[in-house]
Amino acid sequence: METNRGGPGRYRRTTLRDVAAAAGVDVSTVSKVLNNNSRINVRPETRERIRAAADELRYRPDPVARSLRSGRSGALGMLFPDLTNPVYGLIMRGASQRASELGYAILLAELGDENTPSSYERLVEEHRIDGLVIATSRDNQDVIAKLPLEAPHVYTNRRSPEGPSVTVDDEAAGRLAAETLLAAGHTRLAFIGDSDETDTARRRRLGFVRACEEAGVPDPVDIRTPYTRAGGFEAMGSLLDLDEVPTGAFASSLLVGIGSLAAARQRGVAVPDALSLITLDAEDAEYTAPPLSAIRLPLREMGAAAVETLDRVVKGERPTNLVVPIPPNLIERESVAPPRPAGL
Amino acid sequence: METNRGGPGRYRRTTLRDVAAAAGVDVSTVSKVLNNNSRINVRPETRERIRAAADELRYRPDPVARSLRSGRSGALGMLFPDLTNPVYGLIMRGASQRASELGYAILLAELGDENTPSSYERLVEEHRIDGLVIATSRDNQDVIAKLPLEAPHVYTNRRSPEGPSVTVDDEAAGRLAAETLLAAGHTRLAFIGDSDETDTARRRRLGFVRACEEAGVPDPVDIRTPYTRAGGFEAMGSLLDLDEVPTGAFASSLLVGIGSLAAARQRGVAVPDALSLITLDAEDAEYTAPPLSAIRLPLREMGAAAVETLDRVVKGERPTNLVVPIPPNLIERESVAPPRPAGL
DNA sequence: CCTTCGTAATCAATCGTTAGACTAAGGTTT
DNA sequence: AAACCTTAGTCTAACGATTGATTACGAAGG
Repeated sequence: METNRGGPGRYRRTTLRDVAAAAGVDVSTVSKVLNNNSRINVRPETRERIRAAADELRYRPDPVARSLRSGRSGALGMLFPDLTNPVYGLIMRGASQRASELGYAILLAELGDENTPSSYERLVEEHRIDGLVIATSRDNQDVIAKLPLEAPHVYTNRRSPEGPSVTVDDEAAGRLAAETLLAAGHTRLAFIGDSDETDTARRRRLGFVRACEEAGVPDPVDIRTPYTRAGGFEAMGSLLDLDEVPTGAFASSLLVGIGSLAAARQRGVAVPDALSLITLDAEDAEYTAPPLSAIRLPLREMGAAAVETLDRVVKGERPTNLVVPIPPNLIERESVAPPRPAGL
Repeated sequence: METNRGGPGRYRRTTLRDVAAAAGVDVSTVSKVLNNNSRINVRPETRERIRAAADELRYRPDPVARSLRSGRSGALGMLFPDLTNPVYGLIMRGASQRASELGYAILLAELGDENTPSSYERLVEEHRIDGLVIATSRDNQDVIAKLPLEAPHVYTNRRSPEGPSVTVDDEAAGRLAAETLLAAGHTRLAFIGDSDETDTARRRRLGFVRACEEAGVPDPVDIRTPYTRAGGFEAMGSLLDLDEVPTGAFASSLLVGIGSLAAARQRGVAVPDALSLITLDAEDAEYTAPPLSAIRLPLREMGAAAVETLDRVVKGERPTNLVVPIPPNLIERESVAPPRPAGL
């Protein structure tokens, strides 16, 4: 029976005291039993009585009180650059599930533009969180330097010289994209991606270029553009303006893929007949015209691993950089085809 | 100078005690001054001294300690059915910004499938949050009934007989879609949307149907399908199988719009030449083939208003249902055109 | 001269949990 | 039988902020 304690929005909760009274022992005994504290001797029957009482009263320890004592909040912050990017939804999902399993709550923060202060700073300042997962991929967004104090953190979706990171194998993704295009018979390739300031772009580009080298094919055209739909649109425009237009391109983010495809269509360039296009996967890629062949990255797993790693940092370990050991895989759809025979 | 307090992940923070010592007064005095407690008399110069010390030491009250005393956590939960749906990104953004302004942190929860327990229940059970914004739109997801105790909450993106809600004017959106199609000269219309269990679908459908009635045009074909890309794809399939295919359709969610468009293309039905299609807006709609004319809903504002409303519930008010007073507006792109002259 | 009042603060209890110090009862060892 | 362990707990002081109750002091009033 929950009875209201008084003020609005407040409830009477079952406390350790209630359980102690019900079991006829001291609160500290209850605490120790419920926490399996090994430094105390309690008779099995007492233990049982306490457990039963706690169950009966539906006791849930108050994370607030616990935090006050332990100095840890049991919450983790997650910082995203842009909540509307579908990529982050997946990362968020993985992170929030794993966090829940580990007993953490997830506090959300979005990095506003340069000028508006973001809430993550306050989250740290107030010690509302035990650590921060940083999912911004640009090097210049120096999130940590802005913090008034040091907080445990891990980067995800990017590496950083400055702290542990959890990423997927972006290089393999780049490589796989090139190999797919190469296998279809293309030899003049293009890589469309963000500048090297964006760590994911750097690694995807690296993999792509290396695969080209290894195949003994000319260096791919390298088009740099922000990881947005508009960026992809523009990039495809400049790609098609080239004297010798490549026959296969890798749009190294889903958003860029969508933008690129739209630009190709606007220019009347048929995909895949005139140009093969491959991108990164998300459900959207299945519903474009034509459906985009794409490389799926284990983003959910990355989010989960990031939380796991942060948990270890919070606990005082010094984990190293982690690459999620699930390789990117190719989803074949309709945007890759052999190049048109020369002369047609 | 922050010095570590001991355990991993813990910092020495500036406390009220530090400020009190620096200002040469009692902690309680500091607390009262900093909170502008009017029930106490403090000399202006003492007040000043305290303020200066707090500033100097960069004092930030510990929300945890504060929570313990006040019974309020200063955090709000946000429950989403699906983090990867771009719609929620926008709502989230609005909510998180407003929350930050109001001094709340936002705790994230995603409603898993029916079987997996969702973290929001624990958030409430543990009193980690002062209230819950519920952004699930289906009636049968009875989130609140599952809770072990009553928690302040507001629904957003849907109405509920059971608590206050914050929505956009979905009916106006439906109406605007119909009017747009009607204005282009269409008379055989279709509405594609989720079942009436989904509140947004119900209201959008209502607006659409009413506008048709008022225009004296036959009742629109009513196709029911889940608010997903796959749902849209399938719905368009059955629409095109009709004996008399409508010439204008409203796909009443962005995802459905994207799926519908893909299906039309697969069937070789040209948009807008053979079929005019209008949907709800998000950046994606700009990059489809053809770009989709769409109706923009003030989702960010809705998220912000939901948090604002929840804040009032938390403070004990009983706010009524709110419809965000920004009307949906039409973004004209390329998917709506006059119907083909009969006989062609 | 004693009481009362107002000012300017301090004191102390409290929120719920935790962990180290401590104790009471009973049993062993020498 | 005194000294010493063990067992099975209890006591108490935190963690940091808040707030109603209390106090110390000086001035004014009767």
